[in-house]
Amino acid sequence: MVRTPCCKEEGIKKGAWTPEEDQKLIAYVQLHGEGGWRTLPEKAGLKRCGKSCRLRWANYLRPDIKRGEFTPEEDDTIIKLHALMGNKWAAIASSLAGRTDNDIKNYWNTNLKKRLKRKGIDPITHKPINPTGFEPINHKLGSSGSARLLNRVARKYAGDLNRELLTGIIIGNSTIIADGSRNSCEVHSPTTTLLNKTAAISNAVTLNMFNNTSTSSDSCSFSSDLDVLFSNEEIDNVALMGELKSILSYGSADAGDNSVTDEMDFLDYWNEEDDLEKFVSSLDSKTGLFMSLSEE
DNA sequence: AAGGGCCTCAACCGCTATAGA
DNA sequence: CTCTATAGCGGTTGAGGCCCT
Repeated sequence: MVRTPCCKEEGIKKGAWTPEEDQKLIAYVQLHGEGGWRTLPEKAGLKRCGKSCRLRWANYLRPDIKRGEFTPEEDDTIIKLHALMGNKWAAIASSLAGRTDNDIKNYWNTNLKKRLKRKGIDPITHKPINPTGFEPINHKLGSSGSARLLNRVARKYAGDLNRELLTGIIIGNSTIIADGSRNSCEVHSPTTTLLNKTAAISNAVTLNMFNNTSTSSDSCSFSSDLDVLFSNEEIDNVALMGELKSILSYGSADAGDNSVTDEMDFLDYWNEEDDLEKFVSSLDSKTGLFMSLSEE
């Protein structure tokens, strides 16, 4: 069944309001008050549907409407209330004097949502965006060690990191072929193996940092870390580091070279240690190795 | 200067909630 | 209780302006 329209279609004007129409509406509401929207257009001499009049008044003509930029305080309020209530624009608007639900909805969709995303916060859940799509678990140990590991990996092989390649591996693409125009890199290794190994190294360095106050772990000495912690493991250090290098880098820049290049997608995106922490935390939770090793 | 793409925001649409007969 | 009219809400659209090439 076709829904009956709120007003007759013939002769009803749509689209942007003219100043003359606004004046007619303002004059009528000032004289008779709000309400009676269905009959208002005819009485006010407007060729508009009542619903359109109500919306025009509520979102634009009402005298108490606040115009202009949203203040940082208003931003905070909207974000906090959205976290609590979700897309309940009218409810949110009721807490912001002079702002309409439409204003807030538009402002959210065009500004605040993007701002949160840029900060790595999911605008729907208001939680940090997890790049692997897996929920992080609580660690007995913080993942700052893992973050430091990745920072050092980044610096060690920093010439030219490729976020897409790395992300593809983390989220489960088994084979990713990088841009052939710049030191292409093809990864064939099973994803789970890479994840396990990467997480194991994270653990190794984290545990090493907790147990060792020397500065050796800050000097990019992965091989010695691995020798100490994985001497009895079936891990080939050279092959492992080669894989890591494949994952994280196109190039073969000098160790410690942090110079920023146009191609440093990975560092552009993951340039904050917090981001790296989130990433490694997710990685740890996906493999489950962090907990099992740290509990030993 | 032109035109294509992107962004903003006013307005519309479709639906639900509510009031009152 | 049911039906109808009206109000209100949230999602979506599209005109117009801006920016970039």
